[in-house]
This record gives sequence, C-alpha cells and structure tokens, in this order.
Amino acid sequence: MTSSNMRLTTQRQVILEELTKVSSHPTANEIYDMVRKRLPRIGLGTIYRNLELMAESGTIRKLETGGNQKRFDAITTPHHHIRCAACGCVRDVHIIQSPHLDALAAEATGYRITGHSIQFSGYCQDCVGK
Amino acid sequence: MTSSNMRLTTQRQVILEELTKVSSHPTANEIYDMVRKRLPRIGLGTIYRNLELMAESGTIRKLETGGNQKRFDAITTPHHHIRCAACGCVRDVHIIQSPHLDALAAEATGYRITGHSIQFSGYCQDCVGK
DNA sequence: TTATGTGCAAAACATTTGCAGGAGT
DNA sequence: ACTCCTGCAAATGTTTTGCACATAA
Repeated sequence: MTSSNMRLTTQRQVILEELTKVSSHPTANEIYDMVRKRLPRIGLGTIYRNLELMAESGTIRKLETGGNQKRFDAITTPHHHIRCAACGCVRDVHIIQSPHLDALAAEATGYRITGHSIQFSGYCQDCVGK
Repeated sequence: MTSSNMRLTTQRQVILEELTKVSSHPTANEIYDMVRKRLPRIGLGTIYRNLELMAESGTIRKLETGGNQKRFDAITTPHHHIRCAACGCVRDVHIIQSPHLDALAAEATGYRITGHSIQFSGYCQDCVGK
C-alpha cells in the first residue's frame, strides 16, 4: 500500500485488513459492508478511492471477472479466476502459468504485451447439480 | 440471430449489419450512434435488449474486456482480445487455442468448465512510443 | 502547519425496465 | 388477431466527484 506520498490512515489499514481476511473476491460494496462494522462512519467514496489507489500501486488486484461490478483481490501473485455462470461466485484457479502466451500474442499483434489473465467460465459444485 | 420465436425486425437487422461492418468491438453506445444514422428514432433500450438477446442466442459475443462498458463482437469463432492500457482500444488476438487449459482448470477447481477467455494487456503501436 | 484524506451528498454514467402504442407472423 | 417488439422516459445500480472539515506527517 506504500506509494511515495500515501498517508497511512485508519481507513486504509482497515480496508486492506478486511480484504486480506477473505478469499471471496468481494465487490466494493461488499468491502464497504465489511469495513463499516469497524468504521461505521466511513463513506463509500473512501472505499472506492482507496481500492483504486491500492490497485494502482500494486498492493491489491482489481479483477475484471465479468458481471456488473468490479471485484478486488488481496493476493497479487499471478493466478486466474473462474466465475460460476449460475451463482456468479468467483474463485481462484491456480494452474501453471503460460509465459509463452505473451510472446505469441506479441508476435500476432505487434503490441508490447505486459501480461494476460484468463477467465474461465463454468459451474461450481453447488450449482452443477441444479 | 434466429432463436425460436425471435421476429426479424428492421432494428435487429440493422444492429447486426452495423456490428458486422466493424472490427472495433464497439460499446452499446457506439452501436447506438452507428445505427441511429440509419434509424434515427431507435431507442437505446432497443439496442441493449437486442444485443443481449443476440449474445444469448450465440449470434454475437459480449466481451468483458475491462473498462467500464461491455463491448460486442460479431465474430463468434474463438479468439482472444487485447486492450491497450493507454488508449483503451480493443483488438483481436488470433493465437492457437489451448483446450487443455480447460481440463487443467477442471482438475484444479472441480468445476464443470464451459470455456475460457484470455485478455492480454499491453500497449498498441500508436501508444507504445509515447 | 499544510498537503493529503475523509464524510457526505450530488452527479455522472451504464444499463434495465414499465408501459402504451406499433409491427411481424 | 395475437404476440412480440419498439420508443420513450423513468428507474436502478455502480462508480466518481466537489467541497468543507479532519488528520497524518
């Protein structure tokens, strides 16, 4: 969370602590609810501002997993995600990284590739039977 | 575009025609602007309703490429996408598909996997020099 | 002390929806 | 005719922003 002139505020500490506690990849609003139990007067704007700043500084990851809301992840080591097509839950997929994919994409497009992320879709164990 | 009881309306034809013309993966609002040149009285709601229906029936693809808006693609054969981190443009990445990724993910998660999509990030030729 | 951060509320934006009238089959 | 579809406008849901006050450094 440490960027050059970012102050260590209570709000920032609590947001990061609460995000680190869970592996559910919560949305901004879910984080708001979690944090509000400890800091009842915090504003939703503060949540958004700080999640954005922490994502920019690399402390957390902002996920584009589809659906209508952005999700956040305190684990920044490379891994992928899967979203259940039925219930919308998002979980980690730890499989071997494929660094050669970036080289292939660079060759195919001429872009300077900085990375990739894979979103799987499917049905979780709770939903697959229904 | 043909689902069981979907009527062939002028609006649907024009939306699909305009989307097929371009490879820029336009947003709903961009499609609205394109279609409005031919059908000035069309409503934005009609655009959204029909893009959603066509995506469900498999005629087009709805892309989750990051950023704040959904994008749409008339090309439904499997391919991936890259988004320029600087200008936000989205283009196709045609590289060899990796079907074994789905099996790996199924093994890692226990989910029933239906597919995956890879989003690359990087800088396009116009932006890489800046 | 002073620049940065916060709470609050309003604004901005993307998307969805209700409804009365219109059009495809 | 009988549904399904459209235009319009209002509603919804998410994220951003302006501003006066608070607070970390």
